[in-house]
Amino acid sequence: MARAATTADAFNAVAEPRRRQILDLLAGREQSVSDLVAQLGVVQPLVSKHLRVLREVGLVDVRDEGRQRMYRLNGQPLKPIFDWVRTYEQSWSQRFSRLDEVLAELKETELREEEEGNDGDDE
Amino acid sequence: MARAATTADAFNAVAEPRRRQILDLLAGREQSVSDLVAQLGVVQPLVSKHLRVLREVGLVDVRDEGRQRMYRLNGQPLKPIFDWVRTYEQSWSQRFSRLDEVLAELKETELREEEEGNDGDDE
DNA sequence: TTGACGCATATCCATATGGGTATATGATTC
DNA sequence: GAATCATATACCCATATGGATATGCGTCAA
Repeated sequence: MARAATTADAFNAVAEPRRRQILDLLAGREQSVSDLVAQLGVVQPLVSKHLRVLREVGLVDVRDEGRQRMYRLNGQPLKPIFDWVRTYEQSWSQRFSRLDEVLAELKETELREEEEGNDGDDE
Repeated sequence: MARAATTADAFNAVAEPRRRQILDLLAGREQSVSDLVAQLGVVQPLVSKHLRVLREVGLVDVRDEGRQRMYRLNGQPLKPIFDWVRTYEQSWSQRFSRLDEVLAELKETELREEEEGNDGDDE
């Protein structure tokens, strides 16, 4: 089996920087494909491809307007990501388990000398 | 160019369900590779591979203990994901822009008749 | 009707997977 | 030192990319 399809879920869809960029642009306002092409500075087919992925996971909605297609953001599918990541918030914002982390590193340093780049001691 | 490497950043690393599962397991407590293998029910080399990816993006730290390698969670690299997704929170939790969304759909329905599967009218 | 515009798709390519099996490397025990 | 345990790597494969170019197709203007 290869890697999961980018259309498998929002996690895979937003793993691509360009797609996050598109969502960021759409967060401001509804935009046509050519609008996005102009701002992204990449060829149109590529933008269409990314938009297709975003559409398939439901992150954008489309609306026909003449010969243009207006894309609109739909953040709903991002909620699962938010919910998942959220549970780890304490692991970076608080000093929980910071103690044994330091202890473990000390113990390691005792045995072998390595550079750990351990900076930023939060008060 | 192909898809970005899974080791490119946390976004790509956690796009894989199995890796999120591993992080979830490590969230509870430090674990050895064989501990993870037992709980995940997959072959050991695969777990080691996933752990390598997680290590490369800094999501886990390792500590040698005899012939075992204890892996520990490090949520830090998840913060960028949290920060990014967070900016979209209103797009799913509030009813902002819900109005023109409905209007747009109505307008579309006027012109062409399609099944939109539009359910769940919030409160 | 003809032509230009706006987008989506079809191909083609190089690359990086996730999964499996076999094997190398290290540490521990006998 | 030999045997064993715990992990990491090396390969193999099928698959799905992101990017680029060429082309199809519906819409609007002349």
